[in-house]
Amino acid sequence: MICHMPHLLAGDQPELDPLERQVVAVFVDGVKVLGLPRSIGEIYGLLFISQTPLSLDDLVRLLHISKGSASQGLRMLKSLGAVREAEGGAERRTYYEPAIELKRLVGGFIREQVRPHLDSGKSKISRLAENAQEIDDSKRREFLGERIGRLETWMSSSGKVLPLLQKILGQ
Amino acid sequence: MICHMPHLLAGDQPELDPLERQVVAVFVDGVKVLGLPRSIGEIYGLLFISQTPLSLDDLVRLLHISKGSASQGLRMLKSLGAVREAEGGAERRTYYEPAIELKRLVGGFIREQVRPHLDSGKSKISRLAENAQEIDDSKRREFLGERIGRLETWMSSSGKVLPLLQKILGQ
DNA sequence: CACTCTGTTCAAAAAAGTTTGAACAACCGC
DNA sequence: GCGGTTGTTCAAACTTTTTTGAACAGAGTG
Repeated sequence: MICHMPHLLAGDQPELDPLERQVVAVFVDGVKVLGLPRSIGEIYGLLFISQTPLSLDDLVRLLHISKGSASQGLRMLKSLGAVREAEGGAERRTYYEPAIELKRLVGGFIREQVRPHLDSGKSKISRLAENAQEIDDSKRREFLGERIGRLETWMSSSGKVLPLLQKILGQ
Repeated sequence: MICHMPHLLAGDQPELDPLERQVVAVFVDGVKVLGLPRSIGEIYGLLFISQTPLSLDDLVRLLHISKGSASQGLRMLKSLGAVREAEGGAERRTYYEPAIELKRLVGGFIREQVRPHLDSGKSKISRLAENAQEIDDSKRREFLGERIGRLETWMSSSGKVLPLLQKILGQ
């Protein structure tokens, strides 16, 4: 049973129209600021402006990117919670749609991209603090303690600001 | 008159000790998260842990980076407000010291790296919104209006969150 | 002015990061 | 199980970014 409803953007249209291109460009720039690769922005941007969910093949065809890129890009977007599989496709292939709540996007980015670095940073700094205790020269040790203490304060501030960020951006 | 007080880290010490290396590594990781080049982290990290201001040549010697890198790195750090020229050097060469108030660092980063992108994003989206008005298909136009409106909300949220961020991180 | 010292510039080299595409795995229907 | 379809993997190609270093500019000194 192969009844595919015409997926507008998906099924037929072989190229993006200028407006769609513009939207994709905005997202490409957007993700660059966040340090994510171009293809992530292209994929999310296209999903964002599509009225229907799109399949991996749609993305390959419309964005002129390789299957590999599309696959990896979708994986990352899924892990960020920025994209989900559309429900109810009776078809074999899976269709994707964007998550469009800012709260969700920010949350995913923080969880996947920020927290891990923050945590590894914190543990490195703890080790640092221990090692600084061992320094013989007491003047130097005092100075190091002061600076490393400041680092710890920074980390703690950053940690506290994240939930706040999420709260504020969730409206 | 060439009376140079021995600049501890600066004058003599030919290599970083393990602790200094560790601190530098922390900052290298830190700036990578922010999408800044490694050398920026090395330079700032070394200044951060040095008890005395350091000159460009000190940085070259201690970090084993080229003069070009050090020069460009210092330029960027100055533009970010993360580093300033130390006062009172009667010497010809200029010495640098780090700004260590988180407020200042965050402020500089936002001003130099975030705001410009945010602003260019906003103007791109305005153009987008105009173009979307021109679309003939009214159903499509409506959808585009909704999505682009959401984009505008995102932008506005981001704009509002920045000053807040600065306030919170300023203690 | 000639010389030295400090720092900047920028084209080319190196490094880092991204994308590609062919091979492969997994699944489905027949 | 076979043939077709969908999606993943990963080494190699490609792109972008960063670093290097040699040439140069400027400023101080004698």
